[in-house]
Amino acid sequence: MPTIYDVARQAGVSAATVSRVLNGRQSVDPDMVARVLAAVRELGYRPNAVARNLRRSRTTLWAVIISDIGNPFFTATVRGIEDVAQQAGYSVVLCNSDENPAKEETYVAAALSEQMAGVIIASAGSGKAAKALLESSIPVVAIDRKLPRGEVDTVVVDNEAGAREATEHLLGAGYRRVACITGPEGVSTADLRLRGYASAMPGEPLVVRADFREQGGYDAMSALLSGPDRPDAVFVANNLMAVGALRCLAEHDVNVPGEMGLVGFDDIPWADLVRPSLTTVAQPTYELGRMAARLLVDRIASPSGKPSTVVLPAELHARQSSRLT
Amino acid sequence: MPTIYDVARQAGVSAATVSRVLNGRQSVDPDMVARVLAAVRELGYRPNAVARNLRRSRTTLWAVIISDIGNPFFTATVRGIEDVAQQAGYSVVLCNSDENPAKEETYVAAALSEQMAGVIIASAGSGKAAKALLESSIPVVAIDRKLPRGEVDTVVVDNEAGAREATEHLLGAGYRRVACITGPEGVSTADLRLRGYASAMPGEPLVVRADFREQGGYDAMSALLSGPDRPDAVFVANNLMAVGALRCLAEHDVNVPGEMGLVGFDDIPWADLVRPSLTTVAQPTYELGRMAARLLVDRIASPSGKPSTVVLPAELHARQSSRLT
DNA sequence: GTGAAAGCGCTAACAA
DNA sequence: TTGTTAGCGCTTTCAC
Repeated sequence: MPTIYDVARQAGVSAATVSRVLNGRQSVDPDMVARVLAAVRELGYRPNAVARNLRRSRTTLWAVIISDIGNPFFTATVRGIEDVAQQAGYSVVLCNSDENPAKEETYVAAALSEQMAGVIIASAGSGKAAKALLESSIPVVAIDRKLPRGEVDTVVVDNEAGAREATEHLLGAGYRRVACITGPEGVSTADLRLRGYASAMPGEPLVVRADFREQGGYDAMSALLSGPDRPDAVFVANNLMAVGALRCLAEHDVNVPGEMGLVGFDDIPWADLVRPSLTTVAQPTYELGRMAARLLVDRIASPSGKPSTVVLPAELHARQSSRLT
Repeated sequence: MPTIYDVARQAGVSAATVSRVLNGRQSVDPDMVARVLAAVRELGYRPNAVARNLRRSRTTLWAVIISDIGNPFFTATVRGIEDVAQQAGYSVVLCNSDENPAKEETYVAAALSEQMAGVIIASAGSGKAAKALLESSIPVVAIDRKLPRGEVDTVVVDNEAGAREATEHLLGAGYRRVACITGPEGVSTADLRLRGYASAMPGEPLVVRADFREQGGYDAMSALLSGPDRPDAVFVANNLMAVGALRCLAEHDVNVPGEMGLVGFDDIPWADLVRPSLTTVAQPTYELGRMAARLLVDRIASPSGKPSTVVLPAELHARQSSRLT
């Protein structure tokens, strides 16, 4: 691999001049520019970003740490992030924690060690990861889920209102006994959606905690079906678990929506092709990503200043799975 | 941010000793180890990976460049890659080219500049990106799609056989006029699946090219429906396009499988929940990722040596969408 | 407008 | 076993 000195020698100039040409921030004699560019081409020179980052003490990389790469919600959000990042001159490094706090800590440590310019994170709930981020003073934006005891820029949807609306929708359709399958305790989306559900329930709440994954939703639904107090409808606090629940119901020949109503949180790409089509509380994923990225750009530009929290609205998409009559 | 010298001063040792303690490759006096670790903790020291990478002239990062983060095929494959990478001490940096050759080139350039340890790529078809990779001598493994004129380690499924089987399956079910919706010319999966289809077709092939995305599948199906020579079945060369085609058929009230049979390539997570459930040629995604990662580990260990190509079998999952009777 | 030289933070020869 | 020292490749003063 040729270095900047090889290029300098080839062009008959100093390394400083090559650097100036390549970074284009200072004016350089046109002749020299031409010679340098020719030398770059001849040698196939590629600047060493590691050296540049070290010298500049900064990088143009963002770590985007999401908790499940298999969840369409996150992949759609990432698209929004990427579009803004690219425009602002940053590259996005995607990290998949798989809802595993240990993996999440590893990725946070890597982001800090690699001196990344900023972090966007949907925390899997690791207090350690959050602590490391907050202590490091690296610019951080939390998405989807609040960072545990973290005073950072945050973009979320109105989980409580969305969950309440979903529950009221089921009750309004005529279901009597609405259960809730939510996510792990301590994950803000799980707790807030549960609260929204509970606030809309007139009677005793019926709650099962699972892990925000498809199999978890399946198992939770299974437990509800064989439990002592079988519900006639269920609000499921995320999309993958809703799919799992739906599969469980199909396998047990429980008619949806006749015998069991179902509403999920987070849309899925093919909610309308599934039968019965899935009623969901949809989130503005792409916009959420864009907003988070914009906040990060601003935070990098001005690291001090009070963090802001943006709450985006969620919207009920009524489809077949909640249509009792 | 404290440096290794701050730690050294605090612990009353040299920077070299701190480095040795932290990297644990040389034996160090236990007393010193304790002092160093204490100093590290007190100062909240975190090694600067950028400096280390520069000094060592290598990194422990892999760039995994996929062409569509919204495609479950790729996300499942990434899981397999990650598991092997982690075990081998590498971190995975995921890059989404969005089927856009320009983006792909950008990511390849970044991977090279950042001195990444290796690249796993499902090429969006950019000859330029392939050229840059091959010239650089960075370890590369191609997945899913062959790298344009690239002699590199490759993991693919048997696209031609899978497509042939899908087509024969439709013909065997009693469909007469089977069309094919495939991907962009020059992308090996698109061309090979087309070839497999054509080899199984007794009569004149009926082919539409699209872009491997859902909307493309929708539009292609639309064109087939209104074309002069309407088919009674269609083999769709990837999963997202199959979903698009299905949606198009649903919106046009074309009965599937009665009026139109459908087989897709690549499974989708909810193929069995969609109605009609989707017949697909499924690929061993997770295993594909693991295999690619293992090849990359080997290639990094021994950069010379002939590249190998691994062909994994694809498997037809017959469901409702191809059941004529 | 250009070049010489210092130094980003770390690791690895080499000496002691 | 430990410390001294050089240098990875680049950018950025500082002098000219």
